[in-house]
Amino acid sequence: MQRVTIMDVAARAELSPSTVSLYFRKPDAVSAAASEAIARAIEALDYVPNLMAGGLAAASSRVVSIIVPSVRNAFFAETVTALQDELGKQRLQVMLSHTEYKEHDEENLVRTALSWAPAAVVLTGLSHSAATRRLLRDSKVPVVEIWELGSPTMDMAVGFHHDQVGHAAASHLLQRGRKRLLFLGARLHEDRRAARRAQGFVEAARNAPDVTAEIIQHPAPASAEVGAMLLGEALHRFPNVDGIACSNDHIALGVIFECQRSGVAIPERLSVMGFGDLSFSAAANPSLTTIRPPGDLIGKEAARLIIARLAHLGAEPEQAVIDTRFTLLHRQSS
Amino acid sequence: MQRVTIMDVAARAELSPSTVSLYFRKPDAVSAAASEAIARAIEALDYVPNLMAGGLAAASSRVVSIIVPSVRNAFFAETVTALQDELGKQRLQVMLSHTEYKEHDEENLVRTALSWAPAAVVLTGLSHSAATRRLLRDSKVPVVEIWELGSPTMDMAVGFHHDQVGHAAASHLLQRGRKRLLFLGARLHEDRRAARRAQGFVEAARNAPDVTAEIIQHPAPASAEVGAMLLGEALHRFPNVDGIACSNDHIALGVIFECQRSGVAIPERLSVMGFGDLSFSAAANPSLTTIRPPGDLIGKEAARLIIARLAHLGAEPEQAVIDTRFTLLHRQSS
DNA sequence: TTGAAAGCGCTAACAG
DNA sequence: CTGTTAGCGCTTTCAA
Repeated sequence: MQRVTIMDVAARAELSPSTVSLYFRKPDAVSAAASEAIARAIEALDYVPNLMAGGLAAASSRVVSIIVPSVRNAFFAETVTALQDELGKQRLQVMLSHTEYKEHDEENLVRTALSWAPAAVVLTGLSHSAATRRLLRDSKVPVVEIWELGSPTMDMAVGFHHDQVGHAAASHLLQRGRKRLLFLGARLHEDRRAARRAQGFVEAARNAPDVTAEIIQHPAPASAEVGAMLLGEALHRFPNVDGIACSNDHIALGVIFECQRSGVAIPERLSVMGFGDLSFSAAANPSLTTIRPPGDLIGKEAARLIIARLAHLGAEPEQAVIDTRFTLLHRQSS
Repeated sequence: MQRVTIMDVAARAELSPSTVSLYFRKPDAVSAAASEAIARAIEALDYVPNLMAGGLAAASSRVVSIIVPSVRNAFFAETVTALQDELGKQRLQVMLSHTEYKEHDEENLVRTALSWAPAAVVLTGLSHSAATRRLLRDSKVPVVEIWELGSPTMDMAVGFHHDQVGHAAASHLLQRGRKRLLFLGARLHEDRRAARRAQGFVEAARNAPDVTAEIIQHPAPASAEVGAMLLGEALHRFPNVDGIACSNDHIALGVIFECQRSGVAIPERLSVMGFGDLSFSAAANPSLTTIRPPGDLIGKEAARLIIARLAHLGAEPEQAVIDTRFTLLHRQSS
């Protein structure tokens, strides 16, 4: 596969391989004349460095391993994109894996990830098996946990508190004068962050006087169809419901469609809100009140932490925890 | 980073390193007794193989590099997920990159990908720069082009013909008795596959008697908001329009919402169809007629081709081209 | 600023 | 089925 090596480049530039190596790693430490000769040789030979050889010799690669529940989830897709963009600027490569919400698989994925002696590992959420923690601790690789804040943190963390999202949703509905509240959730048993939002919602609601709050859930992944079904169940079981928060915008969209079909007026009779601010939410009819998690920012900040850590590898690692917060977008549906 | 090596494992199992190596690469070629001893040693030492060393020695890694326009796009997310699942079963790792529809970046991404001596490279679409083609040809790495069929193919390809999608959409609307057709598209200048769908649509429509067909487009990425805007423009410029095909379901969703707001009856006055069968399409009100591209299947087939090629590395490489087709889902909106 | 030398941890003939 | 022996292509002291 690899034909041209650093030796070939060195020979053509009439320099030693170590100088060429230095040219790649610390360009400033090489004289202008040498740099130019090397650049010319690379060009002429169409040299492609072998990063595996480099990683092996350096005992560490420029790979950042990212493990998310699913890329099909728009939230994580956004974060992965941002991470990739920011890390790419530093010539760091992303190696992606997904657990499909099977936390049990994470350990194997981490083990494989470590086989590449990654420069850093990015994990979603805070709940990881003891073995996973040990593996990562022993490897001494920088770790960033994303999309969830709380305790305990392994190393660095970037995200927000999901119970606060639940609180914010409940507060908003209460403020709109709603008293019979429902949280509609999908796959709450697997999606711990959604479950925490649900919990936070119910807690906050029940602290208010004369307010009831319940959770209705469905085991399937979130989708508009599940949302429509959940609304049906909600109306059946709690005919007086006047405020609904959904575990995400897909569910909320299904609720909107189902309300249209059943003639339930939003927001007059029922206030609806979602989570995610997905691409359709602002354009919906009525437009959807929702809470926007800063998926992009999470990726950017995680990348920043990694890059900073890599820059001060010798120094005392600082255990950064970044709360990115979230934003409530009040629109027509409430 | 890496402490425990294959030598440590060998020592503890009282075998030679090469036997341990064999144990990983060809488990069947190792005796049961040896296997057990090795397994025990691995367990006891918590051994994590160094894949870079392995890749260097073998002159090829178990990395498959995938380059897509964007993971935020549900289509590619689905394919990437399937690829990852299938490749993972063979202990092949996915290294993901995105071009954000800047074809110009692809060459650099391919160059970097090749630095890892990947087992295969997966590219989206068929249009690649001459330099990219040369790089890949010289590297002799298996290449799979996905999500588009046509000519020319570099090596292997899995996808479908996007002009056929356009044809199918036009035929469907014509069959429903529609005569004043419009294709609403987003970012057609960057998304070549959407552009080909638009072309196919117009071509097929104009072949029918008494039928008109036009394309209206917007430079921004596809979203429901863009869809709503495009419908406004469509109604303004072509008040008689009775059939609309959209470059994807996001656009179509925006069209549905905007029609609700403007009191345009779907499908009575206007037939609407999309492309993608996204998660909300079946639950929409009215439910959305759409064309479903087999994103998952594309990933699975691409993985299958890669695995097959890897299994017969010596043999004459067969230039597989797989047409996955697509499915028209007739629902209420038409 | 550049070069020589010694591996990094593993695979891959080949021999036994 | 197992062991011996050379590297894979690069980085990294250490000297010059």
